[in-house]
Amino acid sequence: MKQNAQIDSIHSNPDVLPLIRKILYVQPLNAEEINALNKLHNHPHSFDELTTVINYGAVHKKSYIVTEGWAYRYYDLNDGSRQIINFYLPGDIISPYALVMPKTPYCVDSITCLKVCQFEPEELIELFVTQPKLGLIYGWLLGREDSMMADQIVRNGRRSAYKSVAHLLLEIHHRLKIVGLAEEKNGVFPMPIAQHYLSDALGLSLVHINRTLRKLRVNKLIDVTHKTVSLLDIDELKKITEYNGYYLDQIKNINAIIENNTIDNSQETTHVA
Amino acid sequence: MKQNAQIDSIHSNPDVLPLIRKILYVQPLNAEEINALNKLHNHPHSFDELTTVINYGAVHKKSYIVTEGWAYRYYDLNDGSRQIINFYLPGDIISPYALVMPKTPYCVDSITCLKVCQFEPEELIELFVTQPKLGLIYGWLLGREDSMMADQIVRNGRRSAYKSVAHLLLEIHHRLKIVGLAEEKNGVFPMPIAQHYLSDALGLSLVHINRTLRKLRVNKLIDVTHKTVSLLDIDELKKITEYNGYYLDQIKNINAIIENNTIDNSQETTHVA
DNA sequence: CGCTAGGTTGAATACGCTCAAAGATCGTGG
DNA sequence: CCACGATCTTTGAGCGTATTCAACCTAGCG
Repeated sequence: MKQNAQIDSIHSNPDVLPLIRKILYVQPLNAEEINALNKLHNHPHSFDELTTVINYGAVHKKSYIVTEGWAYRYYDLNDGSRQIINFYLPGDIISPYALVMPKTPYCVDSITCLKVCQFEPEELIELFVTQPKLGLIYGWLLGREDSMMADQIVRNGRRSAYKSVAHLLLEIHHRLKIVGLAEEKNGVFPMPIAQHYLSDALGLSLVHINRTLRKLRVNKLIDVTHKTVSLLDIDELKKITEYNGYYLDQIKNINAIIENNTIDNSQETTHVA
Repeated sequence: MKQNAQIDSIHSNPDVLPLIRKILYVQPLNAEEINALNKLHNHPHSFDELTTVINYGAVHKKSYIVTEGWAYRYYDLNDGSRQIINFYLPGDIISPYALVMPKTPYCVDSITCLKVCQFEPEELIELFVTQPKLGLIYGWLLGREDSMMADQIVRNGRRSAYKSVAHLLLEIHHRLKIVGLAEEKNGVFPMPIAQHYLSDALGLSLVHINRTLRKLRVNKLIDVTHKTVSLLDIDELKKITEYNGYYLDQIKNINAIIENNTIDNSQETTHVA
């Protein structure tokens, strides 16, 4: 699967953009593809902590690749309650459907100071045309989001508070790990969010989240201090929650798909420096 | 927006395939595009009621366009409970990410006798290349699913049983309506599912679903008889549930996107009869 | 040092669950 | 045509998980 020494060095380089790290975790890329992905990062932008990134019903908006910090997508109800749909971590794409959806039926707010790179629908279309493989990888990113939202539905629908909290922590740990922001072995990762975010994500009350975290702590499964989470027994946590995140890391052999099909790769270098 | 008399007649023709109806509801298509979509329906297949369409962890599977009947995607937990992620109605695509995802982390079962049309990843890629507009529309279909899953998360997380049930019924009514399977005005539509499907979809017990339906009936908001639902006061239901399905019907002006971009439309007729 | 946001705990309550059993409906076969 | 079984629906009663309300504690920051 390894392509050349250059790619290996990119892969082990901690400065590689998180989106690229995420993709390289499952799929080798050649220099040209990495170059095209870098190009998508040409318009960096920053949001302060706790600010609006996308407003409910916003039109004509762009997509964003998160390069640093946390954000979340949510929906507010009339009774004052809030449901968080998902969290955005480095390497995630905010509003990936901006290309075709004219209005967003949700809000996105930053949690920490948030660094993103904007891209326009036009850039995405150009990417799909010039780099068909990256088009398919974009589809994989969408499918991955779909799987995570399905998990979120299962958590909110059929899991106890205890299992929901543990399951979400495992997912976040996994997602941070593959972009190099969490330790593999000891399960330590930064979680710069207050407990009310967990409560709004899992559809539970703040008080109950607090009690549930304590229970996990008492059972020596996790430790939370100073915005840092430690998963003390990952195997046991996975067992309890029936956690099965393998599908987050799986992608079909993209090269094989491309080669077996009618895509005209002669265009591939036209728009890339 | 209307293109020609031919399209109008297709639009009002009750025999038009539901997927095409769904798209025409928001976006005009020319004859060539309709032809390409028809071609995607070249491999019909039937499943009996209550049979497995896709098994947990299945590999190398195809995608399916539902043309008739109901199905659902779900996840089973070790304690015997089940969470339904979403329902598939005519015009929906089962497993739209089969193109890139090697294993499905969920199951799909038919509820009624289910008629589908299979298509292979290869056909999808060919479609994207020869009909870029349909590629974007495929993206819109995915974005629509994303919105509906977000709604499902909100229902399961922060809505009361009463509001959840009403909200789901409104969504199903809306989805059936745009493929011509529900009446606009009187809110009548067929719902060939037992109450336990609602309970597994909404993360509630069967008993509680039953009581909640009764409450909605007593309040003269719905009526359920013989696998048929009547929404007796759609405006009131929408008000109670804060239902806002407008985004399901919105799509950017695809023609404008295409024209403003670098897609080479000269290929457009290459692979189409 | 005092303010503020976030974390922790207790007590009472409520929404939804489980267990249990009795009706309704429908297909099938006697 | 009715009887029967299977599946689905409906209702009651008691229970439990998670909620709300309220208070107090802690940490970080000006």
